[in-house]
Amino acid sequence: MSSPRERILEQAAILFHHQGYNSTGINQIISEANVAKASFYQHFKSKDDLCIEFLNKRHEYWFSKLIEFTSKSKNRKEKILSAFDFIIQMNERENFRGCSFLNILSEISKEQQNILRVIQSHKNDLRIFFNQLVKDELLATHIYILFEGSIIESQLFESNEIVNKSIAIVESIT
Amino acid sequence: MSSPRERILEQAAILFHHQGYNSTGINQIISEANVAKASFYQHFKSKDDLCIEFLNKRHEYWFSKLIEFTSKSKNRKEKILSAFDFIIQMNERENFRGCSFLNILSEISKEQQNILRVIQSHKNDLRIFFNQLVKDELLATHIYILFEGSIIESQLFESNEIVNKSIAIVESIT
DNA sequence: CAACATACAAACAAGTCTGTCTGTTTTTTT
DNA sequence: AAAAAAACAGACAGACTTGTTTGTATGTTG
Repeated sequence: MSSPRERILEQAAILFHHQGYNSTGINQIISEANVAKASFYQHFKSKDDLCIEFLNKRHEYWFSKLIEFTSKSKNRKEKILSAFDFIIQMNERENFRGCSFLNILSEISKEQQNILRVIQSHKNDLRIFFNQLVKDELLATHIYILFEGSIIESQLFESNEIVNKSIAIVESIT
Repeated sequence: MSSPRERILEQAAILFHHQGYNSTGINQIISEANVAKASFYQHFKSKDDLCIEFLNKRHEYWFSKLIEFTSKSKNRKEKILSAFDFIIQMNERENFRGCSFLNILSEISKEQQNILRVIQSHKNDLRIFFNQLVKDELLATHIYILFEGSIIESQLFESNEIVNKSIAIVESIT
């Protein structure tokens, strides 16, 4: 069995995804992770601290999956298109829960600037990802906005319809 | 002074916007609206019920403002572009709090289907708005996705940069 | 003036929340 | 095997949550 710290992060990921950040309590996390409360506070100094650790892990996981998925493509255009296929795959795998980062963005207050910065940093890396694939800066931003819109809309309508439309659009503009 | 019901909805709008739905308690709403708790539950059967009433009011307010704002434009292209200007205006007026509907989308669970439906209905009306302005259905969807992406990204980066980029993009594709 | 509707205050129930603390047990290292 | 580190259970504080209830006061309408 894995370490308490890993079990906490594992369960937090599942519960934050399913119920949202504010609706998930420490007690539920430790109970489902089979960890004592004292142990929790030995590894994380607060719930917000856990949130940041979760987002960092999620960032690593999500990006490595994206790069793994898109690297199968031969040319740049296909790579961009496969990024949208990646959304579809993740939607189906994670039951249209949307983006962890954008979900938490909607839940935090102005006081939680440290969390906001992690979210901004994640999305910045995504913009860089598209900027490296597309030389034209405006076009790269264009694709980024379509990408973000696709994630949100598939969560909202619990469907890949908008993602598929985006694929058709990207096909025509690149 | 307005009626208790109106005062509740007024304060709920402010607080939901500032702190989010789950982080705002009934007690705070009634205290700042100067309404007794018994009176609250005479007008709303639950907090979720208040949420739906709030979203319905917000829908009316937001759409009427959008139509008022865009109706100043002469032709269709200008109307579409002014919709993006409307985002900028709202961002500045409401301090980059983003879309009430998308914010609440991230906070609700699978059990709150009645709230989800109100959110979907709002966004559906927005899609219809663009569909009426643009005959080409894929282009209308394209603009809708850019619009949604613009709202989210301005909230995330607390900036109108992406909205302005969207305006340049829409200029070139319509 | 009487009757009714509405709003009030404030206590209460039953549960949640984060975070702290004490003391015991298990595991690892020397 | 002894010492140190880590994890355990679980009580506790103190404040929060939604929703109910009781009884009182105010205001409007017949």
